Amino acid sequence: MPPGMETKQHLIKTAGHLFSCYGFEAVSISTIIKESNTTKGALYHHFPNGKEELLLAAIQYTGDLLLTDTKNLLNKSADPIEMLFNQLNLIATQIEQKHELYGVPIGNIAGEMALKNNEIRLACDHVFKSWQKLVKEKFIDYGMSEECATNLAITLNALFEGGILLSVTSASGDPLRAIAKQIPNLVPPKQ
Amino acid sequence: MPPGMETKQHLIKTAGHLFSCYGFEAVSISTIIKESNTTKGALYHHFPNGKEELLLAAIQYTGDLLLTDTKNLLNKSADPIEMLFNQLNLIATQIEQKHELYGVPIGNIAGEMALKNNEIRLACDHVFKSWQKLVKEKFIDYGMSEECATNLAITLNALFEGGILLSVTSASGDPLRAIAKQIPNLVPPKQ
DNA sequence: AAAAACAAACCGACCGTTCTGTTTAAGAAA
DNA sequence: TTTCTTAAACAGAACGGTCGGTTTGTTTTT
Repeated sequence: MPPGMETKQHLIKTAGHLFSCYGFEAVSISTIIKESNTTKGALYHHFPNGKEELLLAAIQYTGDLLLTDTKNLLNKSADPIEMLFNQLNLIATQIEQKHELYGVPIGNIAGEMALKNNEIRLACDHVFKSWQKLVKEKFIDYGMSEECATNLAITLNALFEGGILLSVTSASGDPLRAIAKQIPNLVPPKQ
Repeated sequence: MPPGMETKQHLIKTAGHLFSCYGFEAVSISTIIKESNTTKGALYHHFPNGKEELLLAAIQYTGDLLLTDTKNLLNKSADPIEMLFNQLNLIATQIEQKHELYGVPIGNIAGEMALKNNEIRLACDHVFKSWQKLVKEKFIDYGMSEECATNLAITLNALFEGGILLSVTSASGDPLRAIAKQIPNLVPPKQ
């Protein structure tokens, strides 16, 4: 890695974590540089457009992680529904154990920023749509019609985002587990 | 209404609208008093604990509106699934027309505040759980088992919240409409 | 007159950003 | 190898502005 790039990467990781946990407005530049052991000089050197440019980088980084992870899990698993079922239960226990989200959610940021900043909105939208595309193609491989697979992918995306929200709000993994139980009903049984 | 109470109500409505659109941290006291044509004196007279107390009142007010509305619609409609289907499509067009949310969503606030403020988290949780209870009881009336109805209500709650998030992020009602189409699949056909 | 409701000036703290100065690394010239 | 040059990579003080909150004063109502 070129010199200085690990500083940049470290800033992106730290900011991404803070942003997705506490929101964009709630996290100050001072907090970011304190948490990442850097300085304002370094931050504004790598991100001349400041906080917003850093958020954009963090969304793309977090999105890439999520998509790579999802792709691997979908390829590894024989049944996509089983894989998504397991993922929901995994996130459920993660929320209970850590009392905070790790890596996954750009949902909070999307909700906070979509109406305020179109560039950020589009970046979040791209992550959501990419995730949906992955899942949709897997269901098409499974013999589902294109229209059904599209609707199902969107619905599953909403279930994940909504489920995480309910679980965080109730400080319990139970909502996510209840949702996981409902997932098989969404898919016509394969013969 | 006692004198001064309409000032208080107006503050709650305005703040609630601003908070759910832009988030808690993003809305300043100055903005709230400007938008509601009041003053800081009036605000801190009615809400001595400031911004946070105002948010709490706004959550309860918005929640009450949502619950009353949902209760009426559920009682009016013969089929709860049909009613929820219609609601999703209604929100879809609302998002497309106004480019902003109206009244409905405490979802954004819940996501932003759940990890930061336990009192706010509990207030949001209470709204979610109350909505779920309404829907659940309607499904039990329809002959569904308690366990099924509970899981279904949670799932529907997640679908609404997640669907609104996806629609706002994509600036389109399509995600919500796709989800609406999937809803009938969640319920075993009634004989 | 007394109490409630409101208005406006004001406060220290913190915000995101800019600025200037220093360090570090790397390549060219000798 | 040594020295000189240059630009990137930082460091951190300082800035104007706004924040949430308080205080003080003025109406209005009872």
